Amino acid sequence: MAVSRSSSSSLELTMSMPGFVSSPSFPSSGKPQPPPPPPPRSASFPVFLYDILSHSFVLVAWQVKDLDINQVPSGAAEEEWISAGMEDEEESTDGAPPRKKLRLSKEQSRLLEESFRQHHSLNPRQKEALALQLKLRPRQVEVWFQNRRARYCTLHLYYFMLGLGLVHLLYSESSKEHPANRGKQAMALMQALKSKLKQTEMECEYLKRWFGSLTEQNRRLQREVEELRALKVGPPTVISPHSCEPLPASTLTMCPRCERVTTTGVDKGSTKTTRTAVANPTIAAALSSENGAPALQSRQSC
DNA sequence: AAGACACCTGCCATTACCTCA
DNA sequence: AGTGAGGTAATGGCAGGTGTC
Repeated sequence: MAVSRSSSSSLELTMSMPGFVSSPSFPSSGKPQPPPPPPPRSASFPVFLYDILSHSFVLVAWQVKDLDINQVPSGAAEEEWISAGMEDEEESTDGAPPRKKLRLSKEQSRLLEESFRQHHSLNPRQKEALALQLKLRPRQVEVWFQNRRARYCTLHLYYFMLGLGLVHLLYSESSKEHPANRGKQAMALMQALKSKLKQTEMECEYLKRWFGSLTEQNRRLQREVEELRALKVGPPTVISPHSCEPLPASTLTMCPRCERVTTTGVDKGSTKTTRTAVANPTIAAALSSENGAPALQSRQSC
């Protein structure tokens, strides 16, 4: 992001942000383009902030509608949503098929939002399962998450701009001239920021609980592994490739994500990784479920 | 060990469809 | 009924990571 003074009373702001969807889009030709339109007026958008942004900042793009970051479409239109999914795939016979616009049902949206709250990206297994549950194609679920991530980033940019607006408000010349207005406007901005803070706190609380349950599960699985080692019931004996001796069980560690057993510290610190089958169904199930870990991608390696 | 290749996935910019005022 | 704006599902291209040969 770059902020530069273009005149004595205005700032020019350019900003690039991952996932930020520019709309309307500008042609990439070299010709100078007219300035982009100011942010839209909406019920949830403070008018004074609109004025601040309109007059003081030139935004690269703006596409924000509501403060609620996990907003589900509501109102009369919601009732009219039609369900369309895998059964809505007929193609016209003449040339290219007409591009049909899927409208997700209320229930589909709800489940997708719920899933998004748990994790912002899906591994292939989760995607398949969700698609099956929603009667959609996996690709549609994938696209929904991509678009949702973009909206999520856009909304966070909005909150960032709110904060920026507050700073500008407090230090701008015009607000110094009208301190009474400044107070009111600052209160409204603070209200919006407090609402965001509250939501962030709730998200934090949720993540804490999730982390706690994962820690507990990890502890339980480690206990189980220890018990299995103690019992020595048909453990897969790992032979050292160098000494041809069985490796002691205590030198084995298993990565819960990639299901690899790593042996360490035996052959003068060498490390060898072996993919193994998981015999214990409980452990196998626990490992395979991955517990919906957010932002962990299946192609990541350890 | 290094490089070429295929495959998968996410991101981005954009398009196209749909709804609503 | 026509129209423009806004929302969003969908598309296509690109880049990066990974596995295989």
